[in-house]
Amino acid sequence: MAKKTPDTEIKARIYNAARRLFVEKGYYQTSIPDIVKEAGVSIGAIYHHFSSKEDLARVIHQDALAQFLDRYDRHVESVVRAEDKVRGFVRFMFEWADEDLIMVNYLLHGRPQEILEYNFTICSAEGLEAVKKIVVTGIEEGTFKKGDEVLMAAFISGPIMRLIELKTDGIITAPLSSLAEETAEYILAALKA
Amino acid sequence: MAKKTPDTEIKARIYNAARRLFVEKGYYQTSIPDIVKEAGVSIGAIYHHFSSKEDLARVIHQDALAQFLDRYDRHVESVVRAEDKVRGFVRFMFEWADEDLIMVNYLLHGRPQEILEYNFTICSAEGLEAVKKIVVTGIEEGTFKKGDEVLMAAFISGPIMRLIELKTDGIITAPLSSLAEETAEYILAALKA
Amino acid sequence: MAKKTPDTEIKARIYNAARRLFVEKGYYQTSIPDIVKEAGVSIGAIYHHFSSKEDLARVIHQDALAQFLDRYDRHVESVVRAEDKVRGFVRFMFEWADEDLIMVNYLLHGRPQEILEYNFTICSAEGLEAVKKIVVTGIEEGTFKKGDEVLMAAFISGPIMRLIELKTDGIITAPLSSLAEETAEYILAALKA
Amino acid sequence: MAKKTPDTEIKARIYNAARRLFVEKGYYQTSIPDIVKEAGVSIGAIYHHFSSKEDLARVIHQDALAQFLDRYDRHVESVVRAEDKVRGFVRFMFEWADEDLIMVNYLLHGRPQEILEYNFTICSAEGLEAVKKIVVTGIEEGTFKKGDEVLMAAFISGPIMRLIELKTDGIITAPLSSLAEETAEYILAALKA
DNA sequence: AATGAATGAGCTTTCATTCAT
DNA sequence: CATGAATGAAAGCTCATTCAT
Repeated sequence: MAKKTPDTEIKARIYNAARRLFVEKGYYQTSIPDIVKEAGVSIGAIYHHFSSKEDLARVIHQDALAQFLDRYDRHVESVVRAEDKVRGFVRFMFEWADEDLIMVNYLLHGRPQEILEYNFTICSAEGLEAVKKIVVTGIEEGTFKKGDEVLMAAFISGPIMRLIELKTDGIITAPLSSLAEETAEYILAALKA
Repeated sequence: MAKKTPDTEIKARIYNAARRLFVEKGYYQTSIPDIVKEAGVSIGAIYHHFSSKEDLARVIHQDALAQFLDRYDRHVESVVRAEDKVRGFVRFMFEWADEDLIMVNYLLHGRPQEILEYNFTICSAEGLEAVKKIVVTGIEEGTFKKGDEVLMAAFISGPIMRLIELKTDGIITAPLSSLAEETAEYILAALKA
Repeated sequence: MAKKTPDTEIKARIYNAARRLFVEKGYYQTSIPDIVKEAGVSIGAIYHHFSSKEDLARVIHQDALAQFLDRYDRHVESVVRAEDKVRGFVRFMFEWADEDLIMVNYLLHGRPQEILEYNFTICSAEGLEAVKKIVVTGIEEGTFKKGDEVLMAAFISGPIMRLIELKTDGIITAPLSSLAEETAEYILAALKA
Repeated sequence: MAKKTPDTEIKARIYNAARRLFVEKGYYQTSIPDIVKEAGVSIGAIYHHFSSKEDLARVIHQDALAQFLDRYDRHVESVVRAEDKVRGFVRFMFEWADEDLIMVNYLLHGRPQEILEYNFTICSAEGLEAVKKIVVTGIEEGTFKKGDEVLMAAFISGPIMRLIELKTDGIITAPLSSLAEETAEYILAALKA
């Protein structure tokens, strides 16, 4: 149940083709004709369902973001202890990547720069905030050392993103979720008081 | 002494303008007219000094790579203990980023996909190998825990790359080198037996 | 019924403008903007209907060739006596030139060198063969002298091509077909035993 | 002594490289960089010796034309009987082609259209005149039939040009001069009363 | 809803030519 | 004499987008 199901079959074909191509080749390297070929639809169909190429990217991005926030709420926000927040964060990101690697990559890398500006992304300053909140909780709890919060946050998001990249590049072949516990323990080893 | 000094003044202007724009806007989003404006040269001058836009990207990439390998040799290869390799790696990457953030970003993100194929990059499988060798040394020494080498390598490169990104985005304003010791200690805390 | 009628009006405008310009100025001296002006269409329209400038030239060439072969079949192949083959050949070339001088010139001179390679042309070795077959027939029949076949073939195609050139340059103003009988008789006078 | 010998060695290298390339690839398809490579000289050297690319073509053309006119004078003008004029014409064209095929082709096909306008060429109206004069002489003498002079002229220049083309394309491998007598006899057979 | 013909700005690259050295 | 760095107009082609059907 990873993907939002768009209203019509054709819309779904466009959506999925675009998502895949944006991640594989990059937003700017993907042309409308590319999407036409990949989705097997007409140019007109694309512009009937989406107002522009950028809009298409934005809709996908918003879906990806909504999924991220939903999972973040369930696995991080609603959890009390910082250690469990870290475990939850790692676990949901890896499970999500196993379910829908394209969507996770879309959130990390697949959209045009223009979208970055008016949207939260896990790579952006706002994305950092989400992770920083975990760090702050841990420090307040006394579980984590006192240290530079930004630097500490980089020890949560950095390895997670790097491992998702390695999975994407085919260097890691096992399901990422099988590495979740070990990854969380390394992060905690780095951060714990 | 970060930048290679190309032979002529105009060639240097082209080289530096291209480097900056490729990093800021991305290779594909940077047009030759953009470089013309930024460098204050003519189209013809660019094609006089470089055989194509891709060649320009390749030359920059090779310089960046040569610098990386040189620094890697001096701060990692020529050092014996795994702990010192980690410290050396963090320190040289952060010092390099402070000296020439554009070049470091170029190596990490600035080149066209086409170049990836026939070249080592720190993001690629080959780049991973360099980092994995540090991990292997540490395990053999008995300094590091026994664990998945790829995962452990992600705890070296992941936070480093993430912190360079945060510096690039202006979220970190202090010199990265002032964070080097602390960063290295976190990495070691994560990996040590 | 000289020209093939392409499917759409715009495609036909492109086709005819290109044909005319390729013959008048030469393939390489005709730019896409020239065709745009001459045909009164947009650049995009050209590339919508033809995949490249060379493709446009190739399509025209294939039409010209198909017409040549059709006429050759009807006026030369299906005729028995060598004398009548010569008369048929001269007549159909001159009638064709009167009907559609541009197309005949296109076949003779109007295409880029690249097309020459994978196609029969009246100027090429293969084109020569068609004419040589007439000569061989005449010799076997005993109507023509025994002589160098290539040289004799040059007495059929050489004057025909030269007269079409003179018509094209406006030096000959009368319809070429009015010269067909006389031309054929000169050729036969040269070749007959 | 077919070629004019330009003053300096470098000028000669440019001249010969240009001549060869203009014939092989066509004037417009030959770039100054092509000539630079072929001749092994600098761009500056070309512009030192010739004022422009077109000037280079014009100088070559004028040499070719001067040679043509000289040979025409010696083998056609200075000869009395029409039959001998034809024989002389064929012989000198074929001998010239055997000596310097590139130069003959240059006269026939190798120059830019711009030059055509203010110069005599064997293909042009003026070139036709030279050949027509032979025909007129023959008719006045009573040696040739009475007929359309232009048409009859096409029986002199057409086969000659066609045979030179066939030699250039490598279809004829024997020296053209070995075909001169036979060719002249065919022409005379076509034209004689 | 769906199609694809048509548009034209903008891209990378080539090339004849100039001129300081 | 000779060089080649520098110029910029113009080339072939791509692509997001519009709109009549």
